Amino acid sequence: MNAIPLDKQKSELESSFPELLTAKPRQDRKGLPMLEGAEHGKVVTRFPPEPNGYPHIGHAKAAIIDEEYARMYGGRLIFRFDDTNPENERLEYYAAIKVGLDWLGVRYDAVKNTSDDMELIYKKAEELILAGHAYVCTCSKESISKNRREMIECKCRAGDLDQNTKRWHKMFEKFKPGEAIVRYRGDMHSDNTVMRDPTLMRIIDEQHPLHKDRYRVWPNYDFAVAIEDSMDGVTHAFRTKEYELRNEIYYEILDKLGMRKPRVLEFSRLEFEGMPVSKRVLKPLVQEGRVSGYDDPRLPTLEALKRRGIVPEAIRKFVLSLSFTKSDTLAPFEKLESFNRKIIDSTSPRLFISVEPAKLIVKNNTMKEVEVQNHPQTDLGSRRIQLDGSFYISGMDARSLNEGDEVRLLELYNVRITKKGTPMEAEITGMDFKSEIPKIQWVPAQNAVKIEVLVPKILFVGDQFNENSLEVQEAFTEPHYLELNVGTEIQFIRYGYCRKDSASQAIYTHK
RNA sequence: GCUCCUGUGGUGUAGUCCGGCUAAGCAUACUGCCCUCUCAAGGCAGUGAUCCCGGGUUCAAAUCCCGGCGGGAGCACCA
Repeated sequence: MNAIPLDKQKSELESSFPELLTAKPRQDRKGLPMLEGAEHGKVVTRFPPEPNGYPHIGHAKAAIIDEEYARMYGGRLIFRFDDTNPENERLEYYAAIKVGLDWLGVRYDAVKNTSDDMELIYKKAEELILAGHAYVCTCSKESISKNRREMIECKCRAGDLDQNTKRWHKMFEKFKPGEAIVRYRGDMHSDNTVMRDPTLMRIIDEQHPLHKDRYRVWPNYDFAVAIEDSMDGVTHAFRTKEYELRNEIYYEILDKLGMRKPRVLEFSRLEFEGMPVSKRVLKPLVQEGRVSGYDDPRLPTLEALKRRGIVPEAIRKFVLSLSFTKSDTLAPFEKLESFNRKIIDSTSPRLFISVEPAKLIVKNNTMKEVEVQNHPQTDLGSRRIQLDGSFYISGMDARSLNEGDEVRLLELYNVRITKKGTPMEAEITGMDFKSEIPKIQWVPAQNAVKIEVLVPKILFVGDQFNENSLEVQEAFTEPHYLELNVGTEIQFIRYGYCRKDSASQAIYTHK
């Protein structure tokens, strides 16, 4: 063990080897970790979604990281639709993803579609075939899959150049979908199963949303991404961890083609607990009507988050707080809420609400009107509330009050409960603010506005759909609610933040 | 099964490459106090991690080495 005390070591070092004591430049970093091989002004990143669904929190993470790095190094961000499978892609998804990005405030320097580069991709495929790095395989899907598992090379692999070129041309005309694919000549004995002669091109006859039936031979992901990234000048390509095994094929394709190689880096996937992101799970939910649509506030889609009252700045801060790691994360939704709350607090007008309304009659009320500030700190104006002595208070408060209790109706006066029951009765005991008695919010009964508050809960418990994932609370609020625009974030005092969804409906954002 | 990735408080992370400055920083959550005509926001304080486990190297290890164990992903003519 260390027998000599530290300070003694230090003083001895100082006299003998002063140079050892100068601390290494280990500084704390702020924001995302530095990028290797990043030169200021020369970094190019890309956000390459497939337009096959609505954008969600996972897209947000990717796009924000892509953009942050581009900005950090004074570089460029390319927004590219990886639309190489007409079976999945639809025009509305292109639009939805773009709308989502814009809402997030992600600014890109260029937009493009992989499908616009088909001629180039064909050229590259042909180049690989001609050089013997790829071949056309006409085996059945089943036998290909079996051979890959068992590391068996099929007879197509042995075909000569003449056969491959002929078959390649036939793919554009005669072959039917499934009858022939272009395969990369990898290594059927590789430990990395991805390298066992992966597919490069295949035939799909579905109409492409942009190009209709102009093409029917389409590249698959590994091939298209490598070519596109390289051609687009991407220097740093980020993707989620599940693609990690595909790095080998990515680099090898570019190597064989003599093309420039971007750096590929992986980060962990972002998903909230009980809020699945996959189309496989979401689609049936929407179709079966278990959620109202892709903007159902229980969903992790961008539209849903927006409708729920989460603001883009909060999402960005949240994503950045997760940093850039490969470790599996169970994302803390409450942290997103915390960022959100801090951002919206100063701009959210305060309003009174009565959930599970309970009537309260103040017998000796003589006040006709009261003026209340819309926010305790920031100047959001004020509102006038008409009074006639009858109120709704929240059921929870009503239950906890007993005869003889004194309580302050916020911004109004103090009352003593004279009768518990329905309605509850009370009488004014004074106007002066007393800090020691409980303070409760109220809604004037005479022109109370009836609303429903949708409270989103966790959607899945384990892999089980939560039948009680959406609670609907009946409530009354002040008439001023009607004057606010749809989309306004409100803080209902002593209840929580909600976003106005319509004249009769609000969505609970968070506490 | 094979291959790859990953493992720091309840949660998310910083620090790990280049061992000492930190027996571990920040955020979130929770608790208390202050402020406040809200159970919000703001201010302050506190609880909470021997850095998955076991060896080893070293004067010194979360950080290096070896061996375990846990978690995740991939093994498609989807991306």
